[in-house]
Amino acid sequence: MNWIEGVIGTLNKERHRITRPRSNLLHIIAGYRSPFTAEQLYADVQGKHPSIGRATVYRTLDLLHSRGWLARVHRDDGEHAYVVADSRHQHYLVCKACGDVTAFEGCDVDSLLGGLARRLGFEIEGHWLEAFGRCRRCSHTSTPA
Amino acid sequence: MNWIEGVIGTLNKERHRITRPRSNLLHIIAGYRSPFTAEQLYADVQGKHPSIGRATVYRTLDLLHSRGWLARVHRDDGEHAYVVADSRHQHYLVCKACGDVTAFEGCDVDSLLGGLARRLGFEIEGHWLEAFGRCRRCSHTSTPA
DNA sequence: GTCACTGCAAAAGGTTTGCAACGGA
DNA sequence: TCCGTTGCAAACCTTTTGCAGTGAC
Repeated sequence: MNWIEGVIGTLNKERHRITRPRSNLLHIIAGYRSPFTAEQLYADVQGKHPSIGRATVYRTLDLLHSRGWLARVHRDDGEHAYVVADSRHQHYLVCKACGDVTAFEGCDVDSLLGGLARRLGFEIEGHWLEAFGRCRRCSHTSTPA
Repeated sequence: MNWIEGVIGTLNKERHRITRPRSNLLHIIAGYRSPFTAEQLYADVQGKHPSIGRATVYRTLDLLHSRGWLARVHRDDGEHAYVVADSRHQHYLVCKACGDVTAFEGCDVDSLLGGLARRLGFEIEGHWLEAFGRCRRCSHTSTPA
């Protein structure tokens, strides 16, 4: 629940309002353990709170993403999905079988890119790294866990 | 022009046809020096060959991408763009100022991810790495080169 | 001549926007 | 009360699809 508290703190600080639809969305989002798309969230929301509109879902995702509370994950097909994020810089291992996401830091990529950048005279401002594969459970079974 | 020849060779081998619209598209694509979107390509095509339809543009991009002749680049906003690619595995440095793309191989990321994967029991099948920043020219000027 | 390819138009997604009403602070 | 937020519906934008006609081989 720490994530939710963090988000609410931020919103308060910025004079945003903690409305009921917003709060409902936050709780559903906090419950996800894999990346989710906007439409998926909308569908889930409809189940519990049918009165919440599609626009609210999109606007909320936008808000959370712009504040760094959600990270975008690029799916194979280019569709964008979101994952709950803390504010540190992270990368993701995405399991193709079960959809599970493992985040990792310890970003040695920085030094890798650093050397490269020096060589090319490129000034790096940010990067995106994501790996796809099968998580421990799924690599031991033929079907998703 | 090497890229075009390569593409045509592949298409021939696979019993695809080198039609006039296809050929026109190839030439325009080969001329790009930055990532381009489908709509951008369509617009450019319209200028020179107004009779070519949107569907053909999308279908051609799809074909080229599926054969590895075009690589997808994720833009900041999540929009997908394409860059001319050869068949090796590559990563890209994308200049935010001028849009220039520098590809690099020497993928030390593999070893980095390898260690990580072992630790987590994750079986990696592929990864995506992309860096954003300013290229040599643009980091020396305030305006895009 | 065959069949991959084409343009068109319509449909299908996914996302954004305008607006009047609503309701947190 | 004030103004950020909401739901709705319509608009938008990008991409896909069905189909009859076309043209590369």
